[in-house]
Amino acid sequence: MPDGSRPIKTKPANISAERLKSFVERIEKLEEERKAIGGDIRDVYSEAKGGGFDVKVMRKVIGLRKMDAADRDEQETMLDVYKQALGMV
Amino acid sequence: MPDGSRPIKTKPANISAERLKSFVERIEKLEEERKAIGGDIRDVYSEAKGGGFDVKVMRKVIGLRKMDAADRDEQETMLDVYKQALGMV
Amino acid sequence: MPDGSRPIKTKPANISAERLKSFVERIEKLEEERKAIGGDIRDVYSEAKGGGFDVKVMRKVIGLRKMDAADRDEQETMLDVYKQALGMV
Amino acid sequence: MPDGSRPIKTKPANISAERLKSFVERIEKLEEERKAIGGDIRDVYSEAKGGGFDVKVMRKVIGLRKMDAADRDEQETMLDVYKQALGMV
DNA sequence: CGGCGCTACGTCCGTC
DNA sequence: GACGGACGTAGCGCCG
Repeated sequence: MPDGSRPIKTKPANISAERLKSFVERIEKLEEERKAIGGDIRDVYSEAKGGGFDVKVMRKVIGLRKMDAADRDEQETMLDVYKQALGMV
Repeated sequence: MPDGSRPIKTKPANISAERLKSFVERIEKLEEERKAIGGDIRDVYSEAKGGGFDVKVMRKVIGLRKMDAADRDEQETMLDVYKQALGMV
Repeated sequence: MPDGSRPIKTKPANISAERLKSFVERIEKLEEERKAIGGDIRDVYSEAKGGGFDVKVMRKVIGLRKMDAADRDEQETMLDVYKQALGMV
Repeated sequence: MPDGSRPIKTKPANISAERLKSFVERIEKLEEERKAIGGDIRDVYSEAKGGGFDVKVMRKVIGLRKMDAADRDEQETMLDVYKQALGMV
């Protein structure tokens, strides 16, 4: 391979480094935001607790509401599965 | 039972229910936002993957950037010690 | 630090190496067993499939049975939580 | 019910139900065993932790033992490349 | 190879 | 402040 071709190769590498850096930074920024929201959630629980509510029960209730939604989804997918199994495309 | 007592008792209960509902909804809203950001993060990883980057390695690097240098050394040292103890030269 | 103290330190290290090795080997053995059971499970599915059963539906059904059990547990813990919340220790 | 007609139709269905039930139960039993072993593994880790070992590092070492040397080098090389690209000398 | 279900890991919370 | 418990999220192996 002739010498002249090397620089041609190094540039894509730099570009990749640039792009990698860009991806990583975008992700890190998003993770920060997500973490911040976690802090907000904690604050709301604290506020509720200060207002005399039982945090444990609140968590449980919120969890239940999620599970109910999940159950509904599950039922739908089950329906699909059974329909498929019965050839009701 | 005198007239005055009932309202005094029922009203605080309603207020509590209102406030509880408010807290729960605020939390659920925040959790949705957090989940959405998780989706964004996944999208960025997908985009990077499409650009030829190795997602697994990216995650590892991002993890390393979160640790400070001391912790990193600590971990590596421990790992070496354990490897030696197990004859994994 | 006087020279004499070093050997005192090296011996526990060796003992630790022994113990570490022991722990690691126990874990690896257990993981092998677990993996083997995974193979058995796969075999049963294969057998069922050979007998004309729909594996996907079977998995779904088994998953459902797990969820039902989980729901039952959840209800019990909810009951406990509410009892606690209401001071019905 | 007369002996002749009904059993011819009901019996195969019952047999299938029987067999399906059998398969499902075998699988569920195996899954229980697998889960139990998972518990045993956790116990060993706990015991090791109680003996002063670092569980996280232990997991890492056990993971490394699962990979062969080539894979290990591969991963480390990739990691170095990405670290360099991000200026994490 | 892409989805999915399970497992494992990190995090947060209450406890001692 | 170390510990265990609960929860959500990420990684992994299986399947189609």
